[in-house]
Amino acid sequence: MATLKDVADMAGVTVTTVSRMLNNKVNVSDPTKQKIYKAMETLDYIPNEVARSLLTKKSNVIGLIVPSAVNFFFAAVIQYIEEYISAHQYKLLLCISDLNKEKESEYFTMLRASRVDGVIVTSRTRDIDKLINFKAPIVTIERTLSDDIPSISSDNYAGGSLAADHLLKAGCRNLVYIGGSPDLDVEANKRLAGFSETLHKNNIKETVVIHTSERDFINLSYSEVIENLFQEYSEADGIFASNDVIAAQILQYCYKERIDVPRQIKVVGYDDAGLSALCSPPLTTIRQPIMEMCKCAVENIIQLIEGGTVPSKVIFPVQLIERGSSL
Amino acid sequence: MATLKDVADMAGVTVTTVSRMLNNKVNVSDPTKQKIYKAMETLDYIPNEVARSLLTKKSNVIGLIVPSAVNFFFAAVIQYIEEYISAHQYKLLLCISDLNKEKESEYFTMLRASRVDGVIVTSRTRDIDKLINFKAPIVTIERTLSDDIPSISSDNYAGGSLAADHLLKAGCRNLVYIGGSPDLDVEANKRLAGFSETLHKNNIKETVVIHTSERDFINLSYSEVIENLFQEYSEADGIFASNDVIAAQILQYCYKERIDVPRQIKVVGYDDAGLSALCSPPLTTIRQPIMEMCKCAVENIIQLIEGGTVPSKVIFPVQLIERGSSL
DNA sequence: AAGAAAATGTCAAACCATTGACATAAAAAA
DNA sequence: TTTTTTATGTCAATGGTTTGACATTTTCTT
Repeated sequence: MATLKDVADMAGVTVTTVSRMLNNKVNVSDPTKQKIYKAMETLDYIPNEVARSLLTKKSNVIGLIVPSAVNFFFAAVIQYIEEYISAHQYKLLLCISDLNKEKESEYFTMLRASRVDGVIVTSRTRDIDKLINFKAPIVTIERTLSDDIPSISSDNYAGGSLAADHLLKAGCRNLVYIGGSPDLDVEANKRLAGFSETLHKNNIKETVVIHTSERDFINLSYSEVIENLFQEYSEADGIFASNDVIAAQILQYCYKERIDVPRQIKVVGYDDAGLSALCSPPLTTIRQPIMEMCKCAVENIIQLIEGGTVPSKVIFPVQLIERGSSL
Repeated sequence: MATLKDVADMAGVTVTTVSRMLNNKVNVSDPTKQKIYKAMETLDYIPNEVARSLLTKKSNVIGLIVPSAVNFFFAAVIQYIEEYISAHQYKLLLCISDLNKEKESEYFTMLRASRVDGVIVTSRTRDIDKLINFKAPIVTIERTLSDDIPSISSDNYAGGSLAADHLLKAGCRNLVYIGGSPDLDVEANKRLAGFSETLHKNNIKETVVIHTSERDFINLSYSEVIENLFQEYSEADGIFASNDVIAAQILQYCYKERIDVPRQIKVVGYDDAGLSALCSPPLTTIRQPIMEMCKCAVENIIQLIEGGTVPSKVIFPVQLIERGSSL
């Protein structure tokens, strides 16, 4: 592959001249420019970013760690993050952790070795020790790692609260929450807090809480836990699921068992990331502004990379999207 | 950040010794090893992959170009490719093209500049000129770029054929195919060929063909074209959609319009990438072995990177998955 | 004890691009 | 004409590793 030197030799100048021209450092005469362009053309020269990175100590790579790509919420995160990153001339190094702590830790080592300029994390990573040594800036989406790592999330408490209000208004009284285990995923657990506290305020004493496992999350399959749910709480008339995949599978269970949604039971999901609109009936859900959150994450990480400062916590509002599963 | 030299100085040896030890080139005495390990530990040393890449001319990065991350098929592709790539100690540089030809072309330039070791392409790219100059190996999934670029696909013709047989056996006589435009996406168009030729063989003369647009694909929203479909072909009793997203939205339309699936109309999708099982009723679909295809793609690209040879064309079998939407 | 072989090191070039410090030629100002 | 500017170049160090070519020390043979 052609190098700067090859180009310079062919154009009859030195590498400095070529480099200067490419980086607009100083004026180069038109005839010289032409010669250089022609040499670049004939040699099919493309600057070596690796060499450039080594010298400038900037890789223009941003790492993104997600627990999964097939989960709709995270698929949307990948899509938007890539869009904004590439619009800023950065490249995306994608890491899928499968919620596996060891893998996550290896990814951090790899990202450091690769000298990425920054990392966006949307996976567990309670492994703060590793992060203390991590020199590049980090921001998180829907996770809180530590106080000095800026986080971006949606208002999960409000989301839970909205869901509760909505189901109560719709006349439900026997309510069930189903979602991830409380020791995994701090931000999303506020959904439960918002949900049950709002129920309390409305004098519904008991919230039935069902926990899903990490395995369910990775496999996108909650059928077992859903069957249990209906066996044990057959009197349920309203369900709040902490993501749309769970909610969709509840709809499916109901379809199979000929339980009429929304007449017999109402279902509210969470995320609104593509799936909810495709369900039959379409899913009432709490919409996270994923696009805005990702945009903010990218802007903040770049801000940090450039030595700036960003808010340590950004919270976006959520919105109830009423569709057929609860009307 | 600590360098090899820092480690060597602290351990009282030269950089060569340290490098040799790290790369197991030659024996290093135990006491020396201990000193080096200790120095690495205290300095929190991590080798600089950028410098390494520059010298070895190997970045250990593989580029993946997909048209979208939120489309279920491609989300699965991303998931599996990342899994296999990282298992082989490679890193994934993800590019999302939005089916945008210009963006694709920029990505290729960027990937070349980044000196990636190989590229897996699952996006359009009829822009072969660019690729001729692309020195790193390329393999494609579900696309054919040119004869000398190895491709991996599923048996799309057989898939269309399976769908036709199935719908015929189920008693449908007024059949509709709905899918992407024929000049976009060569491999998937064989689905239509297999479908309509099979119908012909069974003396069904006419196949109604409806084309979806790129915009529909990117927005994951086919509602307009679906409404048209039902308005113009109200006598349809069987639909074959070239992907599950379209099929899911057909189910949704039917739900809304109180058209009974499968009694009034039967629907068969394509892909079986997570969405189909979540529909209500669950979707009969043609299953592509995405996992196997991705595994093969990664194995082949690595084979090529290492200077080996791979088949120029690999075709995986597909499978009819019968579910509620056609039974 | 002497020479050969093995073990353990050291030196310095190479990878490719960027850039501060200079050098020279050409044009403008005095 | 001489001195300043300006335009256009050149040289060489730098970034962090790897590695071929040697050098020295230790261990083994005979």
